Amino acid sequence: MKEKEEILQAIRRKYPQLSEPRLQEEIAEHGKLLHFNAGDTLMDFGSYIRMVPMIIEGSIKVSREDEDGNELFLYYLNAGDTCSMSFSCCMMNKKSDIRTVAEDDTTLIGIPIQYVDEWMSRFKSWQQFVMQSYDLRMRELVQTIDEIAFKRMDERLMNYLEKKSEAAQSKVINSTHQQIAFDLNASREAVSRLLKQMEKEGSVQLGRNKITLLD
DNA sequence: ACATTAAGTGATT
DNA sequence: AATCACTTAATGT
Repeated sequence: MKEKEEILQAIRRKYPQLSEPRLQEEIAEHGKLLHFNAGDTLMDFGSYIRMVPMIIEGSIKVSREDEDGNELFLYYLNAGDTCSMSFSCCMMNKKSDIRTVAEDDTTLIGIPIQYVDEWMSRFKSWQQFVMQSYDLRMRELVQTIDEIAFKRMDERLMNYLEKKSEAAQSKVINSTHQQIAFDLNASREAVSRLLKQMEKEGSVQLGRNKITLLD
């Protein structure tokens, strides 16, 4: 089958840690290759998760929403990442607390939850993989949290831009000040002013709908 | 040329 | 740092 071959190749390329041949086969066997276009919502608040995604290409924006409907950007998932949130959600069969939207055109392997659990006990490298992504995401989250709590907006902005650029694999970010403000839960004016300042300092170059990271 | 949307600015709280 | 009230600039029709 073509899809199986594709998955097998993708696993070997992007997830070399999962080295056990039997595991690779099973992933190819039970995983579904899914494609999303930029802007597609993969998962919204309140929806049940039936699959754990393993990103092959593209990137996904993960965000949270508060009671008043303000959105807050949490982190990006890039190729080689999984959604740690989905592990716990799946296992507990809970509703999603987060929203995930494809940032670029994205392809991923969807693993049905039953196997995620089963493989944990059967494959060492899978278990390690799950634990590792938990650890990684935890660190990132903690970092994001104390950014919000302790750091000033300009640092948050810079960080956001760097991550976004990393996710897009480009120094050029196509985004309006409004959208950025929305992600950071700030006002558009604040973002505009900070960007202006950063431009004066020479760290970015601004254009309409476009920000270029210079450093 | 005109309308629309993005970005910049100063004042106010 | 948020909000308001504009202004200015870029783009689409």
